[in-house]
Amino acid sequence: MNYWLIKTEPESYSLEDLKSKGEDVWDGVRNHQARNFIEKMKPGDLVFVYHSGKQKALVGTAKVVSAPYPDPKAADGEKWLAVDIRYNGHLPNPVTLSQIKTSDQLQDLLLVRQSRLSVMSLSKQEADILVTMADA
DNA sequence: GCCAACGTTGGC
DNA sequence: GCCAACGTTGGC
Repeated sequence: MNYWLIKTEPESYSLEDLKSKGEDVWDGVRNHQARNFIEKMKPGDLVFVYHSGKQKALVGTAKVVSAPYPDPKAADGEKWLAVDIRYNGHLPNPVTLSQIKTSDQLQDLLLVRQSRLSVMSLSKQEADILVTMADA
């Protein structure tokens, strides 16, 4: 299983929106590095959902439920990708960006190192640490 | 509201 | 193919 982190602005699409839909298309990613991560997603992978903007925290998780497929909203001739994800749950406690930044073990997170990237991979160790922090 | 970090566009 | 100008994202 792989672990991922996706960012969203809750004003435009929040974890609550995903929860109410149950399952939805994750599309609209227009960055090559992010696209390369989506390409590697597999059904069953765990996805952490991060709210940017005011909240700046990981708020919940989702599961990948499809293989990557061409983004239906991509312009003609453009090869962007989308996947279907299903709401998995809210974290017991959101893990804030400042918590992540002050954690010795999470300094290599792309969230910290490359603040504009909207889809990134996590190591199992990083995922475990985040789950532990969310339970604390 | 500002600014850093990127990505994209267009002139040359 | 280089690079300046501009737009966008997102933290502060």
